[in-house]
Amino acid sequence: MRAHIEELINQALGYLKRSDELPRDIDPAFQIDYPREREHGDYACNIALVLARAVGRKPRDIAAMIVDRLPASKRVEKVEIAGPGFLNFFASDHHLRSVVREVLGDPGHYGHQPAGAREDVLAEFVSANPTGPLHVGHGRGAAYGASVSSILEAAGHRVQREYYINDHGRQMDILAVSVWLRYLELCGDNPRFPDNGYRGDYIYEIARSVRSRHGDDLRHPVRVVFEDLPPDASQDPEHGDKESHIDALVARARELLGDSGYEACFQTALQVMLEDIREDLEEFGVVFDRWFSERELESSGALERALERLERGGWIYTENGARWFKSSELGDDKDRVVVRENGRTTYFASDVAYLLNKLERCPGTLIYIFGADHHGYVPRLKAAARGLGEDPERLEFQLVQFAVLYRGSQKVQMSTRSGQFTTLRELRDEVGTDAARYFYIMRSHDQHLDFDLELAKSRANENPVFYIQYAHARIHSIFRQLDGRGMKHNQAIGDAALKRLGEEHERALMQAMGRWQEIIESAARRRSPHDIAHYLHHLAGLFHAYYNAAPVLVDDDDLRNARLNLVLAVGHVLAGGLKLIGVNAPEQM
RNA sequence: GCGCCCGUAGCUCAGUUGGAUAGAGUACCUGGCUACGAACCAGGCGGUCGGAGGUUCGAAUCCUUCCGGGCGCGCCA
Repeated sequence: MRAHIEELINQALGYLKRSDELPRDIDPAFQIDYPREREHGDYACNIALVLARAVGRKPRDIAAMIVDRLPASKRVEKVEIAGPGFLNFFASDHHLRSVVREVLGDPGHYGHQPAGAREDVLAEFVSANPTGPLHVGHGRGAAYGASVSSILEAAGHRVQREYYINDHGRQMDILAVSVWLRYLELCGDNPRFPDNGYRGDYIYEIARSVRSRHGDDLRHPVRVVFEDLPPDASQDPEHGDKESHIDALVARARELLGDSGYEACFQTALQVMLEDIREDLEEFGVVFDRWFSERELESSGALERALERLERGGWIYTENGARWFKSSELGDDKDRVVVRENGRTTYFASDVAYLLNKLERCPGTLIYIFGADHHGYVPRLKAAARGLGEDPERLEFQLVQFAVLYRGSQKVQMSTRSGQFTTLRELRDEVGTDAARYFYIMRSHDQHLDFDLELAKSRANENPVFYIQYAHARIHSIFRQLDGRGMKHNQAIGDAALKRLGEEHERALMQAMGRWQEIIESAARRRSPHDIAHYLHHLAGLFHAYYNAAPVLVDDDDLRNARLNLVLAVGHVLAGGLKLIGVNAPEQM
């Protein structure tokens, strides 16, 4: 409808230019909005205000000229000039009714664009280190990424969803050693646990798994394990250091266990964690097309190839024995090491290789969905794209701000290393997947989120998820009533009788449903799932008001069937919208 | 110190590309079930859009500056 009005206005402008009533060289950028006030119509256009300056005439005079030359349209009831010079368009009942027909014509895809209508995108999200279960902080990125991906698909993009697995670095070594120490405990030993180790209970589970496969084969005397290690921080407050202690412990583990023994701990830990994360996310309605391993970048030669490409561009130099990327000349605030003095590549080097790989696989935009604490990555990754000779504009960064959990007014604290945190799984168990998915995305992602556990759990009217789901369940309840009253729904009769709809609430519902495609497009463009949440809440509110104002199951066959068509359509739009944000649309609650 | 994000009703937040009288939910107050589900509806109360300048027909929105909050600034991952 918006596009239609735009077309009408452009036709009028064309006429006015040809007849020299307006200068021929103007090409104004005008907007078509949804006015807040009902008396301002269904759509409002600011064209006259925009033109006023360029043309040097009063906005209301220009508005009158345009209205005069506006082509007639079946979809427009009337056009009024209002306020400083807005054009207010009133949609015709004919147009509004056609919305109900459109929804019922293809309920599963109403408002959607065909796949491939827009550019391909590759969205990377979550990508949490597999060193522990996902916590509530990861949940927001997961919910956001999954919702944005679904919305982009509905808007006609082809979307690849990826999870990048950091299975290569020091943190993984620390995980492996943590598992080994717990394994030694299970063997009956009592090794000292390092300050920097992973302490969560899940480490014991992995250790049990290692022991069930390897028995006591990986056991070494505790005295030998810790012999001559530099002191840990809590062992010696003055000279101790948790970093050098744990690094030495990792080296000792490799030495004692050998490659195969070490890999047993490492691989078991990695596999158990990944399986846990994958299952957790799947239950959360978050599914990836690809799990990309950092280790593969090295074994496949992709890492080397990416560094060669930077080298060819002249962006690599050597200093202090390390290889540096000259990113400061490409928009970053400093240069970055890619190969350390000890010969190992850095995390950032892997990032560059993965970036190159993604650019080669996806012709469109790469969307990085990061936690807000990763914002420092933006300039260095853009620099990497430039260094590779690629267009940095193809990289897009969405920074998801932190979610802070509240139990009532009490803030819930967390820290990964100590194992003292609320897991995503615990959150789902407590508030349910639907409430969790909705609460995570109900606020703009660049806004900090206060996640109120008590509110999310509440089954009462204060909870917006239930408000929307209740509207959907109520609609299905109406249809369940039909039999008991000896009534039937005949969609054809309803369709023929649509002109019986025109009461204020009915108009509002049809108008709102008519906006659905534009809502999807705008939410996709803005990467804003919360637009969908707000719209659904609004639509549910219109339905509840209608439900209280006018009975659907009236004796008049024509009117009843027309209203059933209308509420059925509303149910379809609600269900379709909830699906985009990963929330169920129950028929009963 | 430098960089990124944020500041809107008591609370939690929307506010589109700069548009009309700044909107929801919640809390509080008043009404509505012998009605298709009251998990609902109708109405009321509630604002110096952090402060001060500037840009213009028009600013919560853009610019400058100050105040307040969050996050980031490793040959860590």
